[in-house]
Amino acid sequence: MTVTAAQREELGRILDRYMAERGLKSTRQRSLIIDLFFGMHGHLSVEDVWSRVRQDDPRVSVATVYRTMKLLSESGLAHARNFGDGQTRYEPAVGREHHDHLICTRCGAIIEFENDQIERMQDAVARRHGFKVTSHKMELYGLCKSCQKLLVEQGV
Amino acid sequence: MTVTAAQREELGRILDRYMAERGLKSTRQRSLIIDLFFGMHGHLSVEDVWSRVRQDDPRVSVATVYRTMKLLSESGLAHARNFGDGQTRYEPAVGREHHDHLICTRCGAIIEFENDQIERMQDAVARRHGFKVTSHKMELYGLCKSCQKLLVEQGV
DNA sequence: CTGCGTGCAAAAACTTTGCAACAAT
DNA sequence: ATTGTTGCAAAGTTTTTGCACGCAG
Repeated sequence: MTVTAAQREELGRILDRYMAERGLKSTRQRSLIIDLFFGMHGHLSVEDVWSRVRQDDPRVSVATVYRTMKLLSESGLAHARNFGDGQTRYEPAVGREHHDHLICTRCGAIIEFENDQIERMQDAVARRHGFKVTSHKMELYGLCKSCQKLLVEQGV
Repeated sequence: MTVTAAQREELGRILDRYMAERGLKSTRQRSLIIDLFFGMHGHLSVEDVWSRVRQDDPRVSVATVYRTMKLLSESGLAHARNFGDGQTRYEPAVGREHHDHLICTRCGAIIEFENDQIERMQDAVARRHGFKVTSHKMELYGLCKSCQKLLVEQGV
């Protein structure tokens, strides 16, 4: 999940260009947040990122984290996701294969998977509707193996 | 989008059973909300449903609408969706083919589509991971035909 | 009767924003 | 210098909840 050094560099280039294009500035806080974010893994809420950031610099405010995550999302370096709990969750969009999610509705476990065949079919569908797809999400909700077992044991 | 009379009946049966199973009661408010909801179409926020409900009975509170939509969602009669604006949106889950969404990131247009082949592949993937899928969402984000044209004309 | 359901308002949870001080170019 | 950025707190949104009263079974 974590991004490699080479990928981090690619990332830096993309970000620099994005920021240069619109006159944005690189600050201590932004760099810190971005570095840490790309070093973490999982589907991270702002809260998750903030608490990590505060370990390194307790004076960074949540507002800045919100603003930075939005920046990453808009620049395409992170994807914003909504899994149904009330929070927006982010994950790195660079240096990873695209993937989708299997979500257990009982224990909340999230399994990632990828499937090129499905991706191709999605593109085909979109094309048929005259759409130019830039990104997508696919989430399958259900019961994971262990929760199924548990429920059977409980005779539900 | 609207549900037919026959489908409404099926729906009633499912709901009755769901409520009977857990000792829930059928009330004037609930019936009204449910009836109206299944008569509407689109991807409805609680606000949308509430304002429709108030036309028939101005004394129903938002809280009740929230509670009822959650009930429908948990009983499987409605699907909760999150398209990235800050609200949960609901749509009837019964009496409709399952479908997915193409969403234009510029104008917000939502096109629905269905594709059995993709569905089958999703099931296959889930099975491979030991998952028992109960529902899923798939959203493709991009530019719709007219927005593409618009942007070309503007030379973007 | 016995609870579940409702309305209301308060509170929670999450996110955005105005503003004055601050920092990057 | 100029302009974007930050921290803080206040305000905005959306959703949940406690409680007293009401209604369904």
